[in-house]
Amino acid sequence: MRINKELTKGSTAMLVLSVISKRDMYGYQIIKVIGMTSDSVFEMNEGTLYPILHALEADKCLESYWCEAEGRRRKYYKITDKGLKQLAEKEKEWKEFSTAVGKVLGGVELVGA
Amino acid sequence: MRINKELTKGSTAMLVLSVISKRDMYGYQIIKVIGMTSDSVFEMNEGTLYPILHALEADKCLESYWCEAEGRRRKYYKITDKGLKQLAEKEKEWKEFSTAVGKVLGGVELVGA
DNA sequence: TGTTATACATAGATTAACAAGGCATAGATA
DNA sequence: TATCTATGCCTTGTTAATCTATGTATAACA
Repeated sequence: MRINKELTKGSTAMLVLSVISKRDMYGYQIIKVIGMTSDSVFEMNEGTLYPILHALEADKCLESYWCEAEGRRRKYYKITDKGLKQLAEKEKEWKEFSTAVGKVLGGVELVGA
Repeated sequence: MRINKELTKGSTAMLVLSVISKRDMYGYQIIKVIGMTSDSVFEMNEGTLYPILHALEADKCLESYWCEAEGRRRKYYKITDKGLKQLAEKEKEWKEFSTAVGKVLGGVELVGA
């Protein structure tokens, strides 16, 4: 990560759920997409992502299926209804958290969709 | 904490530096002030705060002095120049981080001072 | 042929925060 | 008087998210 990695704790699973909710994705791709959409602020390690994917699947928030393309085996993940609920909850928590940080720092506020 | 405590990792020291930068404070008071200004989103444990204060002091970001008032011994902390720099850096990091989360989630933006 | 990018995975180390405990005093309540 | 709550400091051991390091394998490229 380009920034203090400790800040990211607790938010990574939300980011993963969020990008998968937009379309099915495989692990390696998730790292690239999150890296690009965050302007390289998030540069996830594989050792961080794969355990998260496995845990989310074990928790029935994700389902997986294998695809073969361009001579490569890829394990795609698809979000479940439970995963969507989890995502909504985590996003709500994130807003509450970031708003509270803003209040303590003084004056910073979170707006928008 | 009222929210997922993992989210708070990495931001606690910034919050502590921030409130002390406004005026000198003692530990117990810091917990109360952060709790109130965050609308009870942050309910810090003493076991969390005191080690942070000791570490920030060892790192020359804070200085301490004892006061006696209302029959109580209180250890006040005062921010140093190095602490102010640290705070500014952490606030910058926080903005970068929360903005990046917003980008990945899609559409959420951080504004304000 | 060696290197880089892609693509999966796991084991062990690190570390921030927490839970739980200790010590002590003031004030309120029973 | 005794007990409880709030105040005020502190430390030890645990938990868990993430990282580092490593392993495997294939494709593309120099």
